[in-house]
Amino acid sequence: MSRIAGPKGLRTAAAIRRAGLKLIYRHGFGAMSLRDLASEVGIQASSLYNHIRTKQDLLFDLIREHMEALLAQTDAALAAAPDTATDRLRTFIRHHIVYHLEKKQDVFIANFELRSLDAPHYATIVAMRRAYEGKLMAVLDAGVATGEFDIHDTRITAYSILAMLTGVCTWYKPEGRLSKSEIVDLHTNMVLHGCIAQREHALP
Amino acid sequence: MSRIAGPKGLRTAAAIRRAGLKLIYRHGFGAMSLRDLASEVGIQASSLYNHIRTKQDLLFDLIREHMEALLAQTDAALAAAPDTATDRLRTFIRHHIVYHLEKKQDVFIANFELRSLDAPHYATIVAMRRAYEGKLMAVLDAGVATGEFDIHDTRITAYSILAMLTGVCTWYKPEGRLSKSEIVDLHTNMVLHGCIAQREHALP
Amino acid sequence: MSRIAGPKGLRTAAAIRRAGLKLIYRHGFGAMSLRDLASEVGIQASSLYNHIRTKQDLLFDLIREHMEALLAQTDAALAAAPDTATDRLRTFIRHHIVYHLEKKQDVFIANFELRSLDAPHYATIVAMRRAYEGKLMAVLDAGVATGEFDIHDTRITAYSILAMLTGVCTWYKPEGRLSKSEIVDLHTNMVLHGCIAQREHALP
Amino acid sequence: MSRIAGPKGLRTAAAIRRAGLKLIYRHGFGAMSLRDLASEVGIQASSLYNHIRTKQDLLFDLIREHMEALLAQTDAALAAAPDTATDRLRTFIRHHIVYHLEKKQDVFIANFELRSLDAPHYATIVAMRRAYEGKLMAVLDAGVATGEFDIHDTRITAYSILAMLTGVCTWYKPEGRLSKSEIVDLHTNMVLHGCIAQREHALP
DNA sequence: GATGAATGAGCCTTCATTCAT
DNA sequence: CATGAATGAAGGCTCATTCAT
Repeated sequence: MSRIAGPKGLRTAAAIRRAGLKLIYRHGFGAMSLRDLASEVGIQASSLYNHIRTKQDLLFDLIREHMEALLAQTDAALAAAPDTATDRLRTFIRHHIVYHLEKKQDVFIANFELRSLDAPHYATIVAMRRAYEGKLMAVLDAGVATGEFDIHDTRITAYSILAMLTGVCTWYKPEGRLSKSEIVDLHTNMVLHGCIAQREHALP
Repeated sequence: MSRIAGPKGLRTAAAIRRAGLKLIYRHGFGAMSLRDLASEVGIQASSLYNHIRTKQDLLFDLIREHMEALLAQTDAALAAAPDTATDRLRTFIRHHIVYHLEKKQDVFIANFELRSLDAPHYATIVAMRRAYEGKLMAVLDAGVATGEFDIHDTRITAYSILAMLTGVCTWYKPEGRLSKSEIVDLHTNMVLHGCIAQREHALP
Repeated sequence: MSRIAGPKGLRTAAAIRRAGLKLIYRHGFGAMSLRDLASEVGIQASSLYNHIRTKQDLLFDLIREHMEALLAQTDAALAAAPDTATDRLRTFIRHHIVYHLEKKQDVFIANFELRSLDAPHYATIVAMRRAYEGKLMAVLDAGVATGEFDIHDTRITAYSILAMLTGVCTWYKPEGRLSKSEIVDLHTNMVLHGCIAQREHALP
Repeated sequence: MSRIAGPKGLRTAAAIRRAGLKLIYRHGFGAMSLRDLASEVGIQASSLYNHIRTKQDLLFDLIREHMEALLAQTDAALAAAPDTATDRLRTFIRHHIVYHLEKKQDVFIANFELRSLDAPHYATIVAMRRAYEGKLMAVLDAGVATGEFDIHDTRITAYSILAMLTGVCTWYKPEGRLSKSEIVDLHTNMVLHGCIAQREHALP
């Protein structure tokens, strides 16, 4: 992150973050050398240090900013959502998928490069991740309370839903058979059928 | 795979693979140095080369062997399964979760270190993974054909199911609240409710 | 030396020299980075270059100014001294110790960082040092000429005396057992006993 | 230091130490790059690490070994010395000068690169240095006890004597005017006259 | 089969210095 | 005067790999 940020520095700092996302996503944090990063940006490796404190700090900043944006936008989406738990869950699913598909790189990095963070940074991010999981759990709990949902274990169910939804990033390609909207519908369907009160229609 | 297999060599080779799984799982392939690996085994780094051809080959071997075992055991499980698609899906889910929880390290590595493979190795593993996905798709397709399942897109649904089931590895802890069997039931429930013919009970 | 001397610049230039002495003394010339120096002064590293031409020049200036002051003050002290060689030697010793204890940092740097100077700067300083040694040798020679001293080799004796006197800087601490004045007396005693005509009292 | 020391490794390790002494003496520890050192030895920089753990450790080892040798040889010399304090002081002086002139590089490094050591290493060496000073102080104290010496402050006097004697390294050149033996005599003279009971011949 | 020693490429980072603003 | 940004060289150190013994 630029330390003070003159007019030119801001542009370079932004370019570094953009290139960082791209290269870490493509090769992994460990395999991205700062020389590669610098040359992608069009500067010398040593010049990076006018904008970042350390390679590790760059990674942390990228992940942290992603998590902050995710949390804020999720709050915004849920704030605008209707009141029934079912509709709030629909909103969460749509927002999660759309956001994750738009920020594929950020998401991938935030998930798979966690272990490249040192202990304190790791703890910070894990806390934010817990907060995000908490938002989904709150929706599920509310649905259970109103009787809309029939869920044996909210936490595990939340984990499973998130794993499934985030898994989309793994195979989604913009030019693929399904539109984003179809993907959202498909997953909404699966999740809701897995959550809504199931007593009425037992499995064979 | 060990190149030479004297009486002592076999034990060393096995120790290397065991230590490799452990260290790659813990620190990542890129972050595991051959010195670390050797010292975990109790030999010198140079001695590793009596058992592996290169670091890259070790990774490939570990992943390939895991995939081979997974494919073979899945076939075996399905071969012993009843005939209805619903029951075959139940079998697949149970086997997937149980196997994945028992081989957490192998699974993690096979999923997250794919990008550390070079092009030809990568292609080989991806093909095996496609074959595994194919087995689940076959079950789903069969269920659609018999009218047991109502699935809009078999491939996407298969991906989503696998993402969800594999996600268990991320948070499962043996000492956790839920037993393996409960976890299997919970996921079987969710998946089946998401797949079985849904026309009869529309979502609200 | 400051190149440009605006009203504010003089203060900054002085601060740089002061901070330079402190940091070079503490960490050595090679280990003092210009960033450290600048931050001690409270400016940016690039701003240093409004006051110094190069890091090397700063070192040279610091040492040269120290040597100039030492030479000038020694001359002044000896000019005010009585005529006998013994008394002039007493004066030299007192002045050397007092000056060196007051300018510990300068002295240390001038002695131990000589090798950090490039060839021409090195030669200049060595010449000044020779001049200083010459002043002590002149005193000793005079004493030999008058018969006050019995010295086998004036140059070596001068070197040894200087080494001993300057060594005080190594261990002196203001809060130590001995006052400056006691230290001066102690060394005056040792040196004079080593120099005054010794024929009269042979060693056992 | 070689870690295990095969037949070839021992030679390389010794060559590294020799080259290290030479280059640190000539350019200073900070200014000696490991690449320089390696190329002086005739190997690659990375190969150094088969013999040293760290640049800092090399410095420490060189200094420690020097101090150990100095302490041991001083003990040996004093053990063979006659009983009177005067003669023991003579022995100490001769041994100190001869040893220091023969190991000019070691001595210089042990004196001027102390500050390049990190805290624990520094403490270790300073303790050894204190032990060495203690040996001279013991001789002086003994002489005071027998009435041979008249010394106001043994510790300060010891420091001053050591500073003077060690100073010889600064200017001594094998091809110079004075032989080692003459230098020893000259300093023995100066020191003894500074120490022996002085009441009998007050200074003018 | 194991190892000590060597290699060369590469790593992240720091440095003194420059220059447009 | 001061500064933010850039530079290129160099720094200590680690790495996967090789090979004679």
